[in-house]
Amino acid sequence: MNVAKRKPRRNNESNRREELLRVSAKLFREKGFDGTSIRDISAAAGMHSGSPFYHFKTKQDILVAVMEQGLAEGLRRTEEVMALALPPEQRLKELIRAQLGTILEEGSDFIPVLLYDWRSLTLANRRRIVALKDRYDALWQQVIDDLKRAGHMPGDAQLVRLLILGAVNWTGTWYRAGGRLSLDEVAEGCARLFLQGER
Amino acid sequence: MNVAKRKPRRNNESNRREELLRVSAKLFREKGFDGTSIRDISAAAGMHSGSPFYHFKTKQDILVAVMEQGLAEGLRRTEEVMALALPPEQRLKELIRAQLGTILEEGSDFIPVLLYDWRSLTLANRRRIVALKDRYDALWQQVIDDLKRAGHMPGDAQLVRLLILGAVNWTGTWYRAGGRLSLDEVAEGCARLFLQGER
DNA sequence: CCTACCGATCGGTAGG
DNA sequence: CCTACCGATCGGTAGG
Repeated sequence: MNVAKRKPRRNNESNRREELLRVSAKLFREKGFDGTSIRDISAAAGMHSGSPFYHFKTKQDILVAVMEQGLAEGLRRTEEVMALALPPEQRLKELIRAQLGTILEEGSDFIPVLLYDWRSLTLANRRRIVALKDRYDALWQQVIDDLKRAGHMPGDAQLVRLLILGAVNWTGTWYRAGGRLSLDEVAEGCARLFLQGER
Repeated sequence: MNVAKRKPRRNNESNRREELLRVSAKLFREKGFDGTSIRDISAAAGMHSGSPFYHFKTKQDILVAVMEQGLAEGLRRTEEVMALALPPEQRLKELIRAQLGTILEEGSDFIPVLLYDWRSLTLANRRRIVALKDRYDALWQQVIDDLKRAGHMPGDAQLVRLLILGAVNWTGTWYRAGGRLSLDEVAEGCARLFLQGER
């Protein structure tokens, strides 16, 4: 039957683990955690159906690992922007652009899984991941607080953060690559909308 | 065993159908379409496991019915706002308030299922529902176009609609009733953010 | 990692 | 709507 067409062997075990995470992130994003079976994942990674359990104890552990890797990568990109010496208006725009990339660029399926499949996490794992997510949110809050102090942002600063991040995170549901707008244009439009009359 | 505690019989068949939709919407919102079994739905409605299929041909049909009912109700509320004689800034705020209610009020699980479980729809059903959803979007676009014509809104009007609706629809992932902010306050904060300096 | 398998659960149905 | 059931699929495991 030749169920699994073997790809060229890699002798590095962690390569296979990474590959599993990559295909899992893609499948979870497309079909959801509950809509994706271990067999879907195995097949996409060129393995047999029991083999993912050599790398992960449970399917839920794969979900957690996907989300943690996404957060690590997203935090890295976000902190890069924070390290730049920029005026807060400019910094917000760059932050938005980085987040758009984390959600919409080719192969960026890890953070979308976090965003759109949160409810599939067990309560214990939610607590674990919230700790990382809080650091993420704190960086955004910092920029928005700066803008507010400078008089460039109206109303409750925490609400503003949730609304801006909401608008950005929601792009994953409608944006299509190769469409009318580039990511840079979306980021530009975002910044203009939220910083109206400031630039 | 007495599997299902019988509720008092209703002799109206459509009452049971409505009840099924109500509990399905709630369960789909909490656990997702794929995370909810027919047995979950049956139990919540006080039926035996095969009985939902007396009212709906497939589980997918329940999902479609939930989304269509949500859209019908949402369209009704939206059109009510459109019928009011209001300046466009005020109209946007009322539109936002109505949408927040449709997503966040007690028992408002139908539109959230549409928003957060879109990927569980078959392609054929997506086409069917997109037609309704387009009318919804068109009403929002109308208000935003008005604002743009009056010079109160910067940039690409379609992008602005997607961003504002995104911020509003995303509230379903973080807003908790009884928290720091009321729905009116969120609506107010939204309008202030998007219409900065206009009021 | 593969092989061979298990018990549980799934959506759905026939017949009343 | 309930009863009794079916075939398919699920996550996961033991043993190599």
